[in-house]
Amino acid sequence: MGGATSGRQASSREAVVLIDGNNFYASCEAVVDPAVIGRPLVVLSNNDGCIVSRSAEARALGIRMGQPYFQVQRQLERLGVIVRSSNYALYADMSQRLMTVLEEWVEALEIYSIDEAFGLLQRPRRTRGEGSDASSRDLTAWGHDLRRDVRRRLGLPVAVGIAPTKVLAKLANKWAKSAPAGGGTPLAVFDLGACPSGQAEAVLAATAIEDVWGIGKKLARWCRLRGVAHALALRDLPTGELRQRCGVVGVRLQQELRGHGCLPLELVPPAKRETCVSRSFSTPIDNREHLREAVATYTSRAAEKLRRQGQRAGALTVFVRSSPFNGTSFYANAATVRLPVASDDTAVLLAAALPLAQALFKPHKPLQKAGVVLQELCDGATLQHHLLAPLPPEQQQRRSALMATIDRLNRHYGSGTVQWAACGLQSPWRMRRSRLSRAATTRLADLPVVWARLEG
DNA sequence: TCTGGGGTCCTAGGACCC
DNA sequence: TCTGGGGTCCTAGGACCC
Repeated sequence: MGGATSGRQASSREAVVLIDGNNFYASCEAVVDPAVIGRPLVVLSNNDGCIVSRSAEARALGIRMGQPYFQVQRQLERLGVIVRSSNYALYADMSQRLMTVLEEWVEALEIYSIDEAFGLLQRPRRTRGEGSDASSRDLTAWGHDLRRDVRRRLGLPVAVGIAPTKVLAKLANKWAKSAPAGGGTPLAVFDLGACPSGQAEAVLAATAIEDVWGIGKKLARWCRLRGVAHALALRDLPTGELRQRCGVVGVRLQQELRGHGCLPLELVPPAKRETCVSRSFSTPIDNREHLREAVATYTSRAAEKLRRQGQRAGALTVFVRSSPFNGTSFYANAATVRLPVASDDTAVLLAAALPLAQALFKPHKPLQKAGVVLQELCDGATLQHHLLAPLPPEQQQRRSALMATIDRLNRHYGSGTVQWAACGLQSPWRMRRSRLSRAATTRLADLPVVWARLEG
Protein backbone atom coordinates (compact mmCIF):
# COMPACT_ATOMS: atom_id res chain seq x y z
CA MET A 1 0.00 0.00 0.00
CA GLY A 2 1.04 3.60 -0.52
CA GLY A 3 2.40 6.00 2.03
CA ALA A 4 0.67 8.82 3.82
CA THR A 5 -2.18 10.34 1.88
CA SER A 6 -2.71 14.04 1.58
CA GLY A 7 -6.49 13.76 1.65
CA ARG A 8 -8.55 15.84 3.99
CA GLN A 9 -12.15 15.26 4.95
CA ALA A 10 -14.53 18.09 5.77
CA SER A 11 -15.38 18.19 9.47
CA SER A 12 -18.98 18.75 10.52
CA ARG A 13 -18.34 22.44 10.90
CA GLU A 14 -16.72 22.77 7.50
CA ALA A 15 -18.34 23.12 4.11
CA VAL A 16 -17.12 21.76 0.80
CA VAL A 17 -17.30 24.24 -2.03
CA LEU A 18 -17.01 23.54 -5.73
CA ILE A 19 -16.06 26.44 -7.97
CA ASP A 20 -15.97 26.01 -11.71
CA GLY A 21 -15.66 28.19 -14.76
CA ASN A 22 -18.78 28.63 -16.85
CA ASN A 23 -18.13 27.48 -20.44
CA PHE A 24 -14.48 27.72 -19.55
CA TYR A 25 -12.79 27.48 -22.97
CA ALA A 26 -15.32 29.78 -24.60
CA SER A 27 -14.93 32.25 -21.73
CA CYS A 28 -11.13 32.21 -22.11
CA GLU A 29 -11.50 33.08 -25.78
CA ALA A 30 -13.64 36.04 -24.78
CA VAL A 31 -11.02 37.20 -22.28
CA VAL A 32 -8.35 37.55 -24.97
CA ASP A 33 -10.72 38.84 -27.67
CA PRO A 34 -13.39 41.10 -26.18
CA ALA A 35 -14.95 41.49 -29.64
CA VAL A 36 -16.62 38.09 -29.16
CA ILE A 37 -18.30 38.99 -25.87
CA GLY A 38 -22.05 38.61 -26.14
CA ARG A 39 -21.80 36.69 -29.41
CA PRO A 40 -22.34 32.97 -30.00
CA LEU A 41 -18.98 31.15 -29.99
CA VAL A 42 -17.93 27.52 -29.96
CA VAL A 43 -14.55 25.90 -29.31
CA LEU A 44 -13.56 22.73 -31.18
CA SER A 45 -11.63 19.73 -29.89
CA ASN A 46 -8.25 18.75 -31.28
CA ASN A 47 -8.17 18.35 -35.03
CA ASP A 48 -11.23 20.59 -35.16
CA GLY A 49 -13.22 17.44 -34.43
CA CYS A 50 -16.15 18.16 -32.12
CA ILE A 51 -17.67 21.04 -30.21
CA VAL A 52 -16.26 21.00 -26.68
CA SER A 53 -17.32 24.38 -25.33
CA ARG A 54 -20.10 26.85 -26.14
CA SER A 55 -20.73 30.38 -25.03
CA ALA A 56 -24.11 31.05 -23.39
CA GLU A 57 -25.29 32.59 -26.66
CA ALA A 58 -24.28 29.50 -28.66
CA ARG A 59 -26.04 27.31 -26.13
CA ALA A 60 -29.18 29.39 -26.51
CA LEU A 61 -29.10 28.69 -30.26
CA GLY A 62 -29.47 24.99 -29.45
CA ILE A 63 -25.95 23.96 -30.48
CA ARG A 64 -25.15 20.65 -28.85
CA MET A 65 -22.07 19.68 -26.88
CA GLY A 66 -19.90 17.00 -28.46
CA GLN A 67 -21.38 17.41 -31.90
CA PRO A 68 -18.94 16.67 -34.78
CA TYR A 69 -17.99 19.94 -36.40
CA PHE A 70 -18.37 18.76 -39.99
CA GLN A 71 -22.03 17.97 -39.32
CA VAL A 72 -22.90 21.47 -38.16
CA GLN A 73 -20.36 23.61 -39.97
CA ARG A 74 -22.96 24.99 -42.40
CA GLN A 75 -25.49 25.65 -39.71
CA LEU A 76 -22.90 27.51 -37.62
CA GLU A 77 -22.01 29.70 -40.59
CA ARG A 78 -25.64 30.47 -41.21
CA LEU A 79 -26.19 31.42 -37.58
CA GLY A 80 -23.08 33.59 -37.50
CA VAL A 81 -21.43 31.53 -34.78
CA ILE A 82 -17.75 32.25 -34.15
CA VAL A 83 -15.65 29.08 -34.29
CA ARG A 84 -12.30 28.58 -32.55
CA SER A 85 -9.82 25.70 -32.55
CA SER A 86 -8.84 24.78 -29.02
CA ASN A 87 -5.90 26.70 -27.65
CA TYR A 88 -4.75 24.65 -24.68
CA ALA A 89 -1.78 26.86 -23.92
CA LEU A 90 -4.22 29.70 -23.31
CA TYR A 91 -6.66 27.64 -21.24
CA ALA A 92 -3.91 26.15 -19.10
CA ASP A 93 -2.54 29.60 -18.38
CA MET A 94 -5.96 31.01 -17.46
CA SER A 95 -6.55 27.96 -15.30
CA GLN A 96 -3.38 28.60 -13.35
CA ARG A 97 -4.39 32.20 -12.73
CA LEU A 98 -7.86 31.10 -11.64
CA MET A 99 -6.46 28.57 -9.15
CA THR A 100 -4.10 31.18 -7.73
CA VAL A 101 -7.06 33.46 -7.00
CA LEU A 102 -9.16 30.64 -5.54
CA GLU A 103 -6.38 29.72 -3.13
CA GLU A 104 -6.87 33.10 -1.49
CA TRP A 105 -10.53 32.35 -0.86
CA VAL A 106 -10.55 28.92 0.77
CA GLU A 107 -8.65 27.18 3.54
CA ALA A 108 -7.63 24.23 1.38
CA LEU A 109 -7.93 23.74 -2.35
CA GLU A 110 -8.04 20.62 -4.50
CA ILE A 111 -7.47 21.43 -8.16
CA TYR A 112 -9.76 18.92 -9.75
CA SER A 113 -9.56 19.78 -13.43
CA ILE A 114 -8.57 22.58 -15.74
CA ASP A 115 -11.68 24.55 -14.83
CA GLU A 116 -12.81 23.38 -11.41
CA ALA A 117 -11.61 23.11 -7.86
CA PHE A 118 -12.94 21.92 -4.52
CA GLY A 119 -12.32 24.00 -1.45
CA LEU A 120 -12.86 23.70 2.29
CA LEU A 121 -14.09 26.49 4.47
CA GLN A 122 -15.56 27.01 7.91
CA ARG A 123 -19.30 27.24 8.12
CA PRO A 124 -20.15 30.27 10.23
CA ARG A 125 -21.65 29.37 13.56
CA ARG A 126 -25.26 30.35 14.00
CA THR A 127 -25.77 32.74 16.84
CA ARG A 128 -28.78 32.63 19.09
CA GLY A 129 -31.96 33.88 17.57
CA GLU A 130 -30.86 33.50 13.98
CA GLY A 131 -32.57 30.99 11.75
CA SER A 132 -31.08 29.07 8.90
CA ASP A 133 -31.46 32.17 6.80
CA ALA A 134 -28.58 33.89 8.50
CA SER A 135 -26.15 31.05 7.95
CA SER A 136 -27.28 30.72 4.38
CA ARG A 137 -26.77 34.38 3.76
CA ASP A 138 -23.24 34.14 5.08
CA LEU A 139 -21.79 31.56 2.71
CA THR A 140 -23.95 32.63 -0.19
CA ALA A 141 -22.71 36.17 0.23
CA TRP A 142 -19.16 34.82 0.45
CA GLY A 143 -19.73 33.00 -2.86
CA HIS A 144 -20.93 36.15 -4.57
CA ASP A 145 -17.92 38.08 -3.31
CA LEU A 146 -15.65 35.39 -4.71
CA ARG A 147 -17.40 35.52 -8.08
CA ARG A 148 -17.00 39.28 -8.27
CA ASP A 149 -13.32 39.03 -7.43
CA VAL A 150 -12.63 36.42 -10.13
CA ARG A 151 -14.61 38.40 -12.65
CA ARG A 152 -12.76 41.61 -11.85
CA ARG A 153 -9.26 40.10 -11.86
CA LEU A 154 -9.54 37.55 -14.68
CA GLY A 155 -12.70 38.38 -16.59
CA LEU A 156 -13.97 34.83 -16.07
CA PRO A 157 -17.47 33.88 -14.90
CA VAL A 158 -17.63 31.11 -12.28
CA ALA A 159 -20.38 29.24 -10.45
CA VAL A 160 -20.19 28.19 -6.81
CA GLY A 161 -21.80 25.18 -5.12
CA ILE A 162 -21.60 24.71 -1.35
CA ALA A 163 -22.54 21.56 0.61
CA PRO A 164 -21.33 19.10 3.26
CA THR A 165 -19.69 16.65 0.80
CA LYS A 166 -18.03 16.68 -2.61
CA VAL A 167 -20.86 14.89 -4.40
CA LEU A 168 -23.38 17.30 -2.91
CA ALA A 169 -21.15 20.28 -3.73
CA LYS A 170 -21.09 19.16 -7.36
CA LEU A 171 -24.86 18.89 -7.26
CA ALA A 172 -25.21 22.31 -5.67
CA ASN A 173 -22.93 23.78 -8.32
CA LYS A 174 -25.07 22.28 -11.07
CA TRP A 175 -28.12 23.74 -9.40
CA ALA A 176 -26.42 27.14 -9.20
CA LYS A 177 -25.88 27.09 -12.96
CA SER A 178 -29.31 25.90 -14.03
CA ALA A 179 -32.03 28.37 -14.83
CA PRO A 180 -34.83 28.49 -12.24
CA ALA A 181 -38.07 26.71 -13.14
CA GLY A 182 -40.01 29.87 -13.85
CA GLY A 183 -37.25 31.27 -16.07
CA GLY A 184 -34.84 34.04 -15.17
CA THR A 185 -31.14 34.00 -14.53
CA PRO A 186 -29.36 31.21 -12.66
CA LEU A 187 -28.44 31.71 -9.03
CA ALA A 188 -24.69 31.38 -9.74
CA VAL A 189 -24.13 30.56 -6.04
CA PHE A 190 -26.05 27.90 -4.14
CA ASP A 191 -25.56 26.63 -0.60
CA LEU A 192 -27.27 23.28 -0.21
CA GLY A 193 -26.02 22.92 3.35
CA ALA A 194 -27.99 25.91 4.50
CA CYS A 195 -31.36 24.79 3.12
CA PRO A 196 -34.07 23.38 5.39
CA SER A 197 -34.07 19.63 4.78
CA GLY A 198 -37.34 19.68 2.85
CA GLN A 199 -35.93 22.16 0.40
CA ALA A 200 -32.66 20.24 0.03
CA GLU A 201 -34.65 17.10 -0.77
CA ALA A 202 -36.61 19.00 -3.38
CA VAL A 203 -33.34 19.95 -5.06
CA LEU A 204 -32.18 16.32 -5.03
CA ALA A 205 -35.52 15.24 -6.46
CA ALA A 206 -35.15 17.80 -9.24
CA THR A 207 -31.65 16.56 -10.16
CA ALA A 208 -31.86 13.95 -12.92
CA ILE A 209 -29.93 10.76 -12.23
CA GLU A 210 -27.76 11.44 -15.30
CA ASP A 211 -26.56 14.65 -13.67
CA VAL A 212 -25.23 12.99 -10.53
CA TRP A 213 -21.43 13.00 -10.38
CA GLY A 214 -20.23 9.42 -10.73
CA ILE A 215 -23.26 8.18 -12.62
CA GLY A 216 -22.29 7.66 -16.23
CA LYS A 217 -24.23 6.34 -19.19
CA LYS A 218 -24.29 2.71 -18.14
CA LEU A 219 -25.28 3.24 -14.54
CA ALA A 220 -27.84 5.86 -15.49
CA ARG A 221 -29.55 3.33 -17.74
CA TRP A 222 -29.58 0.76 -14.95
CA CYS A 223 -30.97 3.33 -12.51
CA ARG A 224 -33.74 4.35 -14.91
CA LEU A 225 -34.75 0.72 -15.47
CA ARG A 226 -34.76 0.26 -11.73
CA GLY A 227 -37.06 3.28 -11.37
CA VAL A 228 -34.35 5.51 -9.90
CA ALA A 229 -34.79 8.71 -11.84
CA HIS A 230 -33.20 11.36 -9.63
CA ALA A 231 -30.59 11.94 -6.96
CA LEU A 232 -33.07 11.61 -4.10
CA ALA A 233 -34.14 8.14 -5.23
CA LEU A 234 -30.51 7.07 -5.49
CA ARG A 235 -29.86 8.36 -2.00
CA ASP A 236 -32.73 6.27 -0.66
CA LEU A 237 -32.10 3.10 -2.66
CA PRO A 238 -31.32 0.03 -0.48
CA THR A 239 -27.55 -0.01 -0.07
CA GLY A 240 -27.21 -3.75 -0.63
CA GLU A 241 -28.72 -3.51 -4.06
CA LEU A 242 -26.45 -0.65 -4.98
CA ARG A 243 -23.39 -2.48 -3.78
CA GLN A 244 -24.34 -5.47 -5.89
CA ARG A 245 -24.52 -3.46 -9.05
CA CYS A 246 -21.93 -0.74 -8.47
CA GLY A 247 -19.57 -2.04 -5.82
CA VAL A 248 -17.91 0.22 -3.32
CA VAL A 249 -17.95 3.13 -5.75
CA GLY A 250 -21.74 3.17 -5.68
CA VAL A 251 -21.87 2.86 -1.91
CA ARG A 252 -19.47 5.78 -1.45
CA LEU A 253 -21.52 7.86 -3.83
CA GLN A 254 -24.65 7.11 -1.84
CA GLN A 255 -22.95 7.94 1.45
CA GLU A 256 -21.91 11.27 0.03
CA LEU A 257 -25.47 11.95 -1.11
CA ARG A 258 -26.59 11.24 2.45
CA GLY A 259 -24.17 13.89 3.67
CA HIS A 260 -21.51 11.51 5.02
CA GLY A 261 -18.25 12.51 3.39
CA CYS A 262 -16.11 9.64 2.16
CA LEU A 263 -14.24 11.29 -0.69
CA PRO A 264 -11.49 13.35 0.92
CA LEU A 265 -10.06 16.44 -0.73
CA GLU A 266 -6.74 15.65 -2.39
CA LEU A 267 -4.71 18.65 -1.40
CA VAL A 268 -1.48 17.49 -3.01
CA PRO A 269 -2.01 15.91 -6.40
CA PRO A 270 -0.99 12.25 -6.21
CA ALA A 271 1.94 11.25 -8.41
CA LYS A 272 0.81 10.15 -11.87
CA ARG A 273 0.76 6.42 -12.45
CA GLU A 274 0.92 6.73 -16.19
CA THR A 275 1.28 9.44 -18.79
CA CYS A 276 -0.16 9.30 -22.27
CA VAL A 277 0.17 11.35 -25.44
CA SER A 278 -2.17 10.47 -28.27
CA ARG A 279 -3.74 12.27 -31.19
CA SER A 280 -5.97 11.61 -34.13
CA PHE A 281 -4.37 12.33 -37.49
CA SER A 282 -5.71 15.04 -39.76
CA THR A 283 -5.58 12.52 -42.62
CA PRO A 284 -5.31 8.74 -42.23
CA ILE A 285 -1.79 7.29 -42.15
CA ASP A 286 -1.15 4.51 -44.65
CA ASN A 287 2.61 4.57 -44.66
CA ARG A 288 5.14 3.19 -42.25
CA GLU A 289 7.37 6.24 -42.27
CA HIS A 290 4.55 8.57 -41.24
CA LEU A 291 3.56 6.30 -38.39
CA ARG A 292 7.18 6.31 -37.20
CA GLU A 293 7.18 10.10 -37.27
CA ALA A 294 3.91 10.33 -35.37
CA VAL A 295 5.01 7.85 -32.70
CA ALA A 296 8.36 9.65 -32.40
CA THR A 297 6.55 12.97 -31.97
CA TYR A 298 4.23 11.61 -29.27
CA THR A 299 7.09 9.83 -27.51
CA SER A 300 9.16 12.96 -27.26
CA ARG A 301 6.15 14.94 -25.96
CA ALA A 302 5.49 12.21 -23.41
CA ALA A 303 9.15 12.26 -22.35
CA GLU A 304 8.92 16.02 -21.78
CA LYS A 305 5.84 15.54 -19.60
CA LEU A 306 7.64 12.83 -17.68
CA ARG A 307 10.61 15.10 -16.93
CA ARG A 308 8.32 17.94 -15.93
CA GLN A 309 6.65 15.56 -13.48
CA GLY A 310 10.05 14.45 -12.18
CA GLN A 311 9.37 10.83 -13.07
CA ARG A 312 10.87 7.95 -15.05
CA ALA A 313 9.03 5.24 -16.95
CA GLY A 314 9.62 1.52 -16.52
CA ALA A 315 7.46 0.44 -19.45
CA LEU A 316 6.07 1.89 -22.64
CA THR A 317 3.04 1.01 -24.77
CA VAL A 318 2.33 2.13 -28.32
CA PHE A 319 -1.22 1.80 -29.61
CA VAL A 320 -2.76 2.41 -33.03
CA ARG A 321 -6.25 2.22 -34.43
CA SER A 322 -8.17 2.80 -37.60
CA SER A 323 -11.28 4.94 -37.74
CA PRO A 324 -14.26 3.38 -35.95
CA PHE A 325 -16.64 5.35 -38.14
CA ASN A 326 -16.15 4.44 -41.78
CA GLY A 327 -17.72 1.01 -41.64
CA THR A 328 -14.73 -0.89 -43.02
CA SER A 329 -12.96 -3.46 -40.90
CA PHE A 330 -11.74 -1.92 -37.68
CA TYR A 331 -8.11 -2.45 -36.74
CA ALA A 332 -6.75 -1.72 -33.29
CA ASN A 333 -3.58 -3.00 -31.78
CA ALA A 334 -1.07 -2.26 -29.06
CA ALA A 335 2.34 -3.43 -27.96
CA THR A 336 4.27 -2.96 -24.73
CA VAL A 337 7.94 -3.15 -23.79
CA ARG A 338 9.54 -3.09 -20.41
CA LEU A 339 12.68 -1.04 -20.13
CA PRO A 340 15.66 -2.71 -18.45
CA VAL A 341 16.07 0.47 -16.37
CA ALA A 342 13.42 3.13 -15.83
CA SER A 343 14.24 6.19 -17.92
CA ASP A 344 13.19 9.74 -18.78
CA ASP A 345 15.61 10.07 -21.67
CA THR A 346 13.90 10.81 -24.97
CA ALA A 347 16.49 8.84 -26.92
CA VAL A 348 16.00 5.75 -24.75
CA LEU A 349 12.21 5.98 -25.01
CA LEU A 350 12.39 6.50 -28.78
CA ALA A 351 14.58 3.43 -29.12
CA ALA A 352 11.91 1.46 -27.27
CA ALA A 353 8.91 2.94 -29.08
CA LEU A 354 9.96 2.97 -32.73
CA PRO A 355 10.30 -0.81 -33.17
CA LEU A 356 6.80 -1.16 -31.70
CA ALA A 357 5.44 1.32 -34.24
CA GLN A 358 7.17 -0.63 -36.94
CA ALA A 359 5.55 -3.86 -35.77
CA LEU A 360 2.05 -2.43 -35.39
CA PHE A 361 1.85 -0.96 -38.87
CA LYS A 362 -0.18 -3.03 -41.33
CA PRO A 363 -0.32 -2.16 -45.01
CA HIS A 364 -3.93 -1.68 -46.18
CA LYS A 365 -5.01 -0.68 -42.64
CA PRO A 366 -5.14 3.11 -42.72
CA LEU A 367 -4.69 4.45 -39.22
CA GLN A 368 -6.67 7.28 -37.71
CA LYS A 369 -5.03 7.55 -34.32
CA ALA A 370 -1.94 6.49 -32.42
CA GLY A 371 -0.61 7.06 -28.95
CA VAL A 372 2.21 6.39 -26.54
CA VAL A 373 1.59 5.47 -22.90
CA LEU A 374 4.42 5.62 -20.37
CA GLN A 375 3.79 3.25 -17.48
CA GLU A 376 5.27 1.97 -14.24
CA LEU A 377 6.27 5.51 -13.42
CA CYS A 378 8.61 6.05 -10.53
CA ASP A 379 10.19 9.00 -8.83
CA GLY A 380 12.94 10.41 -11.04
CA ALA A 381 15.32 11.07 -8.17
CA THR A 382 15.59 7.45 -7.10
CA LEU A 383 17.16 4.68 -9.10
CA GLN A 384 19.90 6.77 -10.61
CA HIS A 385 22.58 4.14 -10.62
CA HIS A 386 21.91 0.57 -11.39
CA LEU A 387 24.02 -2.38 -12.32
CA LEU A 388 22.09 -2.77 -15.52
CA ALA A 389 22.30 0.92 -16.40
CA PRO A 390 23.25 1.24 -20.04
CA LEU A 391 25.52 4.19 -19.39
CA PRO A 392 28.12 4.90 -16.71
CA PRO A 393 27.03 7.51 -14.13
CA GLU A 394 28.94 10.47 -15.57
CA GLN A 395 27.50 9.86 -19.04
CA GLN A 396 24.05 9.55 -17.55
CA GLN A 397 24.51 12.93 -15.93
CA ARG A 398 25.47 14.45 -19.26
CA ARG A 399 22.35 12.94 -20.84
CA SER A 400 20.18 14.44 -18.08
CA ALA A 401 21.81 17.83 -18.56
CA LEU A 402 21.14 17.60 -22.30
CA MET A 403 17.46 16.79 -21.71
CA ALA A 404 17.15 19.68 -19.27
CA THR A 405 18.67 22.06 -21.81
CA ILE A 406 16.33 20.91 -24.57
CA ASP A 407 13.33 21.32 -22.27
CA ARG A 408 14.46 24.83 -21.34
CA LEU A 409 14.87 25.86 -24.97
CA ASN A 410 11.46 24.49 -25.90
CA ARG A 411 9.82 26.19 -22.95
CA HIS A 412 11.48 29.49 -23.66
CA TYR A 413 11.34 29.67 -27.45
CA GLY A 414 8.24 27.61 -28.01
CA SER A 415 7.49 23.92 -28.31
CA GLY A 416 9.31 22.29 -31.21
CA THR A 417 12.27 24.68 -31.25
CA VAL A 418 14.55 21.70 -30.68
CA GLN A 419 13.23 18.36 -31.76
CA TRP A 420 14.35 14.89 -32.80
CA ALA A 421 14.89 14.21 -36.47
CA ALA A 422 12.71 11.10 -36.18
CA CYS A 423 9.69 13.34 -35.58
CA GLY A 424 9.73 14.66 -39.16
CA LEU A 425 8.69 18.09 -40.33
CA GLN A 426 5.64 19.36 -42.18
CA SER A 427 4.03 15.95 -42.20
CA PRO A 428 0.55 15.63 -43.66
CA TRP A 429 -0.88 13.81 -40.62
CA ARG A 430 -0.26 16.66 -38.17
CA MET A 431 -3.15 18.12 -36.25
CA ARG A 432 -5.57 20.48 -37.88
CA ARG A 433 -6.17 23.74 -36.01
CA SER A 434 -7.52 26.03 -38.65
CA ARG A 435 -9.16 28.53 -36.34
CA LEU A 436 -6.70 28.99 -33.54
CA SER A 437 -7.02 32.21 -31.58
CA ARG A 438 -3.90 34.30 -31.92
CA ALA A 439 -3.83 36.14 -28.67
CA ALA A 440 -1.79 34.39 -26.03
CA THR A 441 -1.41 35.24 -22.39
CA THR A 442 1.70 33.14 -22.28
CA ARG A 443 5.06 34.08 -23.71
CA LEU A 444 5.40 36.31 -26.70
CA ALA A 445 7.83 33.85 -28.23
CA ASP A 446 4.89 31.50 -28.76
CA LEU A 447 3.26 33.85 -31.20
CA PRO A 448 5.62 33.53 -34.18
CA VAL A 449 5.47 29.76 -33.86
CA VAL A 450 1.71 29.78 -34.06
CA TRP A 451 1.75 32.07 -37.06
CA ALA A 452 4.42 30.06 -38.83
CA ARG A 453 2.23 26.96 -38.53
CA LEU A 454 -0.80 28.77 -39.82
CA GLU A 455 0.97 30.18 -42.84
CA GLY A 456 2.91 27.02 -43.54
C1' DT B 1 -13.34 14.11 -46.94
C1' DC B 2 -14.25 15.53 -41.77
C1' DT B 3 -16.45 12.19 -35.20
C1' DG B 4 -11.03 14.87 -28.89
C1' DG B 5 -7.45 13.67 -25.38
C1' DG B 6 -5.78 12.29 -20.88
C1' DG B 7 -6.51 10.26 -16.89
C1' DT B 8 -8.25 7.21 -12.48
C1' DC B 9 -10.29 3.49 -9.93
C1' DC B 10 -12.41 -0.99 -9.33
C1' DT B 11 -13.39 -5.88 -10.27
C1' DA B 12 -12.96 -10.46 -11.98
C1' DG B 13 -10.25 -14.11 -12.97
C1' DG B 14 -5.94 -16.63 -13.60
C1' DA B 15 -1.34 -17.94 -11.87
C1' DC B 16 1.16 -19.04 -8.18
C1' DC B 17 2.41 -20.01 -3.40
C1' DC B 18 2.08 -22.15 1.07
C1' DT C 1 -4.43 -42.40 1.10
C1' DC C 2 -5.91 -37.50 1.39
C1' DT C 3 -6.81 -33.32 -3.98
C1' DG C 4 -8.46 -27.57 0.71
C1' DG C 5 -8.42 -22.91 0.93
C1' DG C 6 -6.62 -18.48 1.66
C1' DG C 7 -3.46 -14.93 0.24
C1' DT C 8 -1.00 -12.08 -3.26
C1' DC C 9 0.11 -10.40 -7.63
C1' DC C 10 -0.92 -9.36 -12.23
C1' DT C 11 -3.76 -8.22 -16.24
C1' DA C 12 -7.71 -7.04 -18.95
C1' DG C 13 -11.71 -4.75 -19.21
C1' DG C 14 -15.31 -1.73 -17.66
C1' DA C 15 -16.90 2.49 -15.88
C1' DC C 16 -16.28 7.00 -14.80
C1' DC C 17 -14.41 11.93 -14.90
C1' DC C 18 -13.35 16.61 -17.30
